[in-house]
Amino acid sequence: MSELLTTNRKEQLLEVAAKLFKQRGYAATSMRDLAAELGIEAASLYHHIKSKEEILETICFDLASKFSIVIAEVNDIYFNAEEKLRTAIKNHVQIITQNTNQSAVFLHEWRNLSEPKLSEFMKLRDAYEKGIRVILKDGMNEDVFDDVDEKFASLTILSTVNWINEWYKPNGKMSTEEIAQNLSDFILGGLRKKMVTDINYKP
Amino acid sequence: MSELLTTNRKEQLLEVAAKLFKQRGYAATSMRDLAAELGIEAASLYHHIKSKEEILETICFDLASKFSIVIAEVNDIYFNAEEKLRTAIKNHVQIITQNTNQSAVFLHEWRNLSEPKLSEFMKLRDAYEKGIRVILKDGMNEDVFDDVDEKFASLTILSTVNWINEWYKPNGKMSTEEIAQNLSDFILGGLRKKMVTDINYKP
DNA sequence: AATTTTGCCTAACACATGTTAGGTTATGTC
DNA sequence: GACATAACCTAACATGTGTTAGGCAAAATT
Repeated sequence: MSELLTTNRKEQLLEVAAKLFKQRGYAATSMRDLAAELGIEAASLYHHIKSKEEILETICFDLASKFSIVIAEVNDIYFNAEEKLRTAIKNHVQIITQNTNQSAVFLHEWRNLSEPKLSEFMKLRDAYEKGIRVILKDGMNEDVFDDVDEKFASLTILSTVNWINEWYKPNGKMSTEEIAQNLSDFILGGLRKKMVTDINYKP
Repeated sequence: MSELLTTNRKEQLLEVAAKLFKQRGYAATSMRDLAAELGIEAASLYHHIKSKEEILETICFDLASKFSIVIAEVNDIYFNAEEKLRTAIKNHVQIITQNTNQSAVFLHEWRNLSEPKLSEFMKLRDAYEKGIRVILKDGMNEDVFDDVDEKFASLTILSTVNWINEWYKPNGKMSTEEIAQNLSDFILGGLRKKMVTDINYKP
């Protein structure tokens, strides 16, 4: 079917665009750069897409949608707060490691969106952060997590899991599961309710 | 003295440039944008600077130098590993909160540097990360920190302290000291050697 | 008072940018 | 075999880009 071919070619275009946007940034990547990478002329791109910004929108909102889905799942299905947080972290790590280029665009290039898409995107981001905050609140209510400033803690957690994108290489020695495990341990070590028995603890 | 005036005007130019580079990104900020913000014509900028990229270089390397200085200080002066790490975090937070615009450029826009400045910059970044790694190694040798993958841990710590730049507002309710305190607690909670007495701990 | 320096201006350049219009060719469908 | 469609092409456009050349007025220096 031709429909399938179109889709494939467009997906290929989006994949290559994400790669270039990650490498050089959105504004520094020209339509001619993108076309050259695909082996076609710049004008030919417009057979598949409407504008340069449409490419950015598609990449950003596709990934935002993936994040929205998994955070909703976690807050629906799992019961225990620690398990919830571990699962959320694992899902987050998975999305980033399986979509390295798109993730970089999602994390850094969304500023180049123009209104009204920009506001729309920021709403989705905020909703995700709120999802994390709900888990923290649960954990504090269950007395599993230490009392912390929710906003501060959620942003710190997100910073940690997002930073993976800066150094993760698909063929590195650490698996997605190991990364998620280590990050969860680190984060939960900082959050979990502790009795005062740490060596060298000074209150 | 005229020397002084020149310096001031140039510093003002760099400050405004950093502000715009943070807001719109380096590539998306034109020399005409920058000039307009300063109330002059684009061509007049070249009385103060040699090229657009020179502005980016100055901002990036100025901040890199600040980071280099404080990490060297910490590893020279302080003895205890936990104290070292706390001081390093405090210094890092201070640099970021006191130079919000330049920090954003330092963290995100350095990719727009071209060789050989790009490699030079990346070396400075790596040296800083190595400085953090030394502290972690010390802490593990002193049996104060849990055994962790040094590279992984140092990158996680940097991710946490760097993310401040995404949400910090100079007039927010949290002071620099409070932010540093909270981050240190969070990070050290995840690092400090623990006896197995955490509530709900499952090995 | 004469001269240099500073900080800006106008005008223009060569080139890169996103995008459109209209045409061509190969592929698959009726 | 006629036809539709997908995927690309060449040519060109209007505009934006970083940057240079040369000049002018005010301030600082001699």
